[in-house]
Amino acid sequence: MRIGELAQRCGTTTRALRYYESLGLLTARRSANGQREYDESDLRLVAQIRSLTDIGFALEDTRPFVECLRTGHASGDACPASVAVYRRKLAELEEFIGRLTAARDRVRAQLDDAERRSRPCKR
Amino acid sequence: MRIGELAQRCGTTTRALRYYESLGLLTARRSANGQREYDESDLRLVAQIRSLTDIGFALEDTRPFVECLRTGHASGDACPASVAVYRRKLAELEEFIGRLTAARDRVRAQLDDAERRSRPCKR
DNA sequence: CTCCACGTTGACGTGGACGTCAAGTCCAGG
DNA sequence: CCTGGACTTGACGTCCACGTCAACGTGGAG
Repeated sequence: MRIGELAQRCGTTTRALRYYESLGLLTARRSANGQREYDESDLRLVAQIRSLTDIGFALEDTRPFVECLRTGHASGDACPASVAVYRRKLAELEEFIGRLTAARDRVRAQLDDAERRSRPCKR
Repeated sequence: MRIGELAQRCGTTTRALRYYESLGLLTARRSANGQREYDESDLRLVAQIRSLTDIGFALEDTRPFVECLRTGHASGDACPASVAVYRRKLAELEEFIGRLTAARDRVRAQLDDAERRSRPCKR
């Protein structure tokens, strides 16, 4: 398939796919007229990238998973490098969630406060 | 006080303060030599901005709070516009935390999965 | 006087993940 | 043959909150 179809089937854009290629995350053989040709394995690869970036992974963080798929593994997280990224990201997520939760609690407290001040007699 | 002192007392930089001014969040009268002069009310104003951005507010979101302080209110969240921003931000935070939590759970599951596959016999 | 810290403005850089042109090629349908 | 759509490369734009640099003015200490 060509780049437009791949983009559509992966729910992304041709621009993004070319960008991935510029990063070396994606490679494509060229048909006679110079157009990129992709197959199902590329689709799985892009799907892997998207599923990770959707979770908040940076594109660079998806590289180990992509490499892992390239070396023939059935899933991108079968390699130790990928698992290491999982661990790191998990820790990052934990910390981020913690900070956001604290922030939320503060905002909620401020909001309650502000409401109490604005209508101290209601109920 | 001048901009350097204000920056230091607010835990930020002169560059940031000038940036706030360029956005209209902060205004300063000028002394004879053209240097910005601030007082304690400016300090409270910047402190308000910082406390909000630290929580994850965008600078634009701090504007209602700043306006509120400017109109003489004791606290920046005494005005309805500020409270509205609180509400919106709270909702955004909730949703974001939800998404991240889901992502974390997925990553954790993937990680467990990957580890089970890589050493299926260990314990 | 010099020196140094501080201030001024304006312009450009950063990072991340693309969007958005521009200007051309290639192919199928009518 | 023409038109339209999909494709190509390359370069520049976007967002946000500043950082960094240049080139200069100002005020006080020694």
